[in-house]
This record gives sequence, C-alpha cells and structure tokens, in this order.
Amino acid sequence: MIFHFREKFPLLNTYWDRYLPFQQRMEVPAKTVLLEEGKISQQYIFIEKGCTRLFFNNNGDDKTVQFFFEKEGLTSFDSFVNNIPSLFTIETIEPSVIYLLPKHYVLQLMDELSHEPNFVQMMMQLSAQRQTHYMNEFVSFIRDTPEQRYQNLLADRPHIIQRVPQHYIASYLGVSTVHLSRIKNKLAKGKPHF
Amino acid sequence: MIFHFREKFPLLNTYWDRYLPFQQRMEVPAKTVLLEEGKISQQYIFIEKGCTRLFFNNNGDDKTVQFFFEKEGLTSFDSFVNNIPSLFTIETIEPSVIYLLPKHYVLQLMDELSHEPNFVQMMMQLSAQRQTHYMNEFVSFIRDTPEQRYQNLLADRPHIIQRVPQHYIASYLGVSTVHLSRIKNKLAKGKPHF
DNA sequence: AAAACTTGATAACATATGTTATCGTTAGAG
DNA sequence: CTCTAACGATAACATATGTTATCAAGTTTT
Repeated sequence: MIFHFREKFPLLNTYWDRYLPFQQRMEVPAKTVLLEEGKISQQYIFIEKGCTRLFFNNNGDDKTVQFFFEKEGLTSFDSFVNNIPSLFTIETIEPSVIYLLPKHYVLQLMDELSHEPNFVQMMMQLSAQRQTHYMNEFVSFIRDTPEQRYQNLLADRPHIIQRVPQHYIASYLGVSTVHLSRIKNKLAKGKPHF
Repeated sequence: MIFHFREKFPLLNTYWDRYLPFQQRMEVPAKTVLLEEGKISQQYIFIEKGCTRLFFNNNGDDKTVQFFFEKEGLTSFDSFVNNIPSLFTIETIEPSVIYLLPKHYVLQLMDELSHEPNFVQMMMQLSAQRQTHYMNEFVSFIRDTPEQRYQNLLADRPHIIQRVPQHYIASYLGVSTVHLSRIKNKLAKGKPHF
C-alpha cells in the first residue's frame, strides 16, 4: 500500500535494509487481527507470506475494502499518519508470516529519505499511485455493473478470487453473497470451458 | 484537491503568495473545458469564483467523479505528476474565474517547500487526506444505498445539490437521472417541510 | 468420529434500479 | 421575442439485486 517502494524506487532498498533489524517477525494463524477498528495504527505491516484484508463493521456484517498479499505492505493510513482511531480492521485471511515496523522507525526513515535528491517527485508519485488506486475503485462503481466489476477482478487480479473466501469478495464488490453466486453461475454458463 | 494547503498549513501562505504573480487569471463561461481527456495536465487550477467538475466519457455519456468550488484547487493528479494522458476532463459548470499555475512553478514551489522542517509530515498528511477522500467515496458505495448516498450528500455538502445540475449528480451517485428523481420524490413525500 | 462452524449454491419472493418515452418548464441563442 | 436546447418529473415496463430460507460439502474443534 504505502511504502511499497522496492520495485518502483530501487534506490530505497538501502534505506529499507537498514531498518530490517527493527522489524518484528510474526507467524500468525488465519483470522488474526493485526489492527482493530477504533485503535490507533502504531506500525507498518509487511506481508512475507499469506494474505490480509482491510475491512470495517457495518451493523454487524463486515465490508471488505482491500486485500493484500505477499510482498505488499499496508497500514490504516489515515490512522497511522494523523494518530486518529482507525476506521478499519486489518486481519489475516490465511496463516501468514508478517513483519511489523513501529511507526517511530517509519517516520525516521522518511525523514532520512527526505534528503535524497528526488524525494519530492517520489512522494508525489507514490501519493498519485495510491490516490489512483482508490479513485479507480470509485470510478468502477459509477461506471460498471457488479458483473463487470467481477469480470475486471477476474481479469486483473485473479489471485484474489482464487485465494479469498467468496463472501469477502462479495462485500468488496458491493453485492450480496447470493448475487455474487448468481454472477458466477451466469458467467460459467455463458463461457463453458471444455 | 491537491495543494489546497492554505487553511491547513498557514506556514505555506508565504510560499503561495510568492507564486501568485505567475498565475494566469481567466474569466470563462460555463461548460468551458480546462483540461481535456487524453491530454497531459500542464497546470494547477485554482477556483476563485464558480465551480467545475471532473468527469470521464463512458460510451457517450459523462460520468462525473468530483465537484470543485470557490477556494479549491484541482488538477488531474495522476496526469500532472506522471506526465501521462488524463483519464478525466475538467470543465466549468458555472461561469467562473480561475487561476492557472504552470506545472513548472508548482514543482519548483514543492522543491522549495521540501526544505521546511515538517515537510515530510505535511506531505503525508495531505496524501492521507486525499486518499481518505476517495476511500470514503468507495466505502460509501459498498456500504450505502443510492438513497443513503444522496442523503449523505444533502447533509454533508448541500451546496453541491444546490448548484449542480441534477444529471451530473446522478452520475456521481452512480444512478440514472430517473432514479435520482425518484429518490428526491420519495424523500420529499416522507419529510414534508411546511 | 461426532458436532459445530465455514463456505458456497440455489429457489422464491420482494424491492430497487435501469430504459425508454412523454411532458412541462426554464434558460440561452439568434 | 421566438425558437431551441437543457433540465427535470413521471409513467410503464424490464431487469438487477436483496432477503430469507434451505441444502450440501468441506473444515475445524472437541
């Protein structure tokens, strides 16, 4: 999510590597809560193995907002940056191996980074990248039907459909589990694969 | 949108003021295109008077993504930062007075800013703010019905409903113009105001 | 191994929403 | 000032989607 720098800005690897010793390694089972709704995010989460989801509770039922997999990092950004209660819970979906870096070190790392020559441009690019992600999710809702959104997911991020339980995907797509099942059924009939 | 710093970070006013002379003032009628879909955003837009919308074309009909009013600044961020064709068009809704600041100056301003002590924190806060905005739009779709989204709009940003033509609002809410009209009718009956 | 929970499919019905068409009003253009 | 286009309401019908309930197949727990 946020500091998923490594591929895009290889320069930064040296910075990250310096902070690796401060990370706490954890092996956790599925459905482990890494950040609870209402708590203030105190660390950055990096996923080595497994996957997690970001969700919120709405009148008793979960609404999943995003999924994260191997080599991705995440946090409840607004909570992390502004020290306010998180609107979201972060929970593992599969048994996972994760690394936690306390906020203090993240901020220190960012401060060091700020002296690099292209820091401003880099920050803006990362900011634009994250903004574009959520904007695209939003745009997809005002442009596509749930069926089209499911097909987009199937085309662009099939690993989500393969690894994530269907009711999480349903809430992410904004439909009921029943309707997602109908969509799958309809697509299976339309495009038999034999 | 992006550089709407002034209230949140008064420190920055001195920076902005220094760049005011480089801005181009324009008085334009309604439905003036300020940035066309497919073109690369070359300037930052500040609205002194009037309002604009950000939209994209989808098979012939517009889908409005966001509205902007007095004292707000905007650009097609991803296009602006990464020099790629904009996915969106920016167009005035009312006759407006706007200021344009060429990208070159914006980048120069940011570079100067980067030497301020709390620059990193400021950038992260602004980034979080924008991310939160789009995330909330997204969350609203997987949590609320169109009727609830309309009521949220009415409660949180009534000026949009007052000043913006209804078919723009309909696409922004993700419903047809007919259905938005139905929603308004239903709410008017439920809560008579006499 | 039995029990309990999780996951997913499906049916039946109710409601929400889209589409197309028509009409009236208002606001701009010539 | 008249004409036209933009805007908004409404009806009628078709389709999409939600809700509730039931069933089946795995998984996990005990």
